[in-house]
Amino acid sequence: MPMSAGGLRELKKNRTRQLIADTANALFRARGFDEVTVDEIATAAQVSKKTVFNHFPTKEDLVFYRAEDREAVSLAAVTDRPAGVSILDSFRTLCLAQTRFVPNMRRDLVHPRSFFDLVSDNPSLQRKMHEVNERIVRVLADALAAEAGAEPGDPLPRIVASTLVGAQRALYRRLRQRVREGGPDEEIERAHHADVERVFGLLGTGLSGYPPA
Amino acid sequence: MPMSAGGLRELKKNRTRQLIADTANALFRARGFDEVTVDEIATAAQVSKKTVFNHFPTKEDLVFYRAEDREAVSLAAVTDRPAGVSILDSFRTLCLAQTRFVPNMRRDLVHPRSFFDLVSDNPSLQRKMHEVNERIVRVLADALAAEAGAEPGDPLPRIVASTLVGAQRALYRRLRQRVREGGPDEEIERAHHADVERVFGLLGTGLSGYPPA
DNA sequence: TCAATTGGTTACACTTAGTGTAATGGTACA
DNA sequence: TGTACCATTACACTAAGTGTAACCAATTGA
Repeated sequence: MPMSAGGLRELKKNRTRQLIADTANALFRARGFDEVTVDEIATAAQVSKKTVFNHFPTKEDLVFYRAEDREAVSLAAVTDRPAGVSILDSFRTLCLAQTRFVPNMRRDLVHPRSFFDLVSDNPSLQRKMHEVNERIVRVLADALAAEAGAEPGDPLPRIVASTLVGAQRALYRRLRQRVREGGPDEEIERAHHADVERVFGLLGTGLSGYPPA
Repeated sequence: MPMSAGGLRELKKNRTRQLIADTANALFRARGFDEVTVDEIATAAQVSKKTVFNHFPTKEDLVFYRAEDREAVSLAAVTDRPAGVSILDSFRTLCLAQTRFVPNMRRDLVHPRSFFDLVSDNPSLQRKMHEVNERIVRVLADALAAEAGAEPGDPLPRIVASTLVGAQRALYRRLRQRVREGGPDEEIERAHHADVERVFGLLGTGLSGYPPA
């Protein structure tokens, strides 16, 4: 019989996992992804190298161990939206709410290496990030297909999912850029709001008029 | 002084590159990506391991060494389209023309491992594929931004690019599936044509009505 | 309370991708 | 013919990731 969540064994396992991830990310931020070996991480966390790889299949996974959260949030925007709200509107709301990350972005600005510096400096982390995005597209596409009752193999759900995730990413990226450029919160928020409206305006009415002549 | 394309040195270099790629892919198809080492490839091609890595930065690049072609074709659909043709229409035409790959797909059906079997069986090749797609999105986004005269940082070009590439991929995937399912060429072509029209119809008029109630 | 079992952790040996460097030898060019 | 160049090579090395068997604490059942 499984006891799962309650047990002490499970607790210790989660602690170990968290310890490894925290140790690794602290080292990565201090010195960069390539400049830290898994051996070092294991030593610093006082576990064996094998244990690190038991919890995280690749070194890259140490950086992206919270990726499932993003996946869950995006999925919820499709499956848990209130009745009468379209998928597009639900995603627009999700994108508007990206401003809640602004404090985190500001905090990152003072770090020697933010999460995004880490990723943008390193090809293998970029690949991993694309993998994460692709996974979200797939999960979302499945949800869309289920809701639409699409025929198996129908390309439409996937295209819609890819568009929504693409929009989400591009808007997030733009928001980060605005934060980097500085300025008061309200102004950034207003500008982001305008970006979101412009993007979802286009997606809502179609791409045939792009680029505007 | 560079002499570039004409020289014998360049010729030999290209020959070596081609030889390595061909040797590698033959081995991969015969036995699978993970079951072939770079050492083996080097030995089979009668070059040193270092030479392999001089031509291809990673083992995965041996599989995707033609990726630049796809990039060029997609880019040309934006930059080289006739006057008066919208980007969306140009991409629709490009997607319609995907049927020219059908003979190749049929040929792959009899192989023990097609290019796509290789990729879908292997996580690191999948990551590489996502990287290739992402690169195409970026290149396309830059071209769109240039044409639209977009402000630097504008998220729209990237979103449009991501949507177009996403559509292209999903339609290609669907076409492959149809070929796998069998049937005469004309029927597959007709079905693909309908897919393309449906997808680009949606993209042209907007996503607000998806899924259709 | 004790014995059996389960499952996360470990030590250890191993494979293989990928890098750095200096030497080799054919190509280009004057 | 001589010299500079550049792809290739041999060789030594680092580090990611795997397989296996032993180990030991947590769990379960009697």
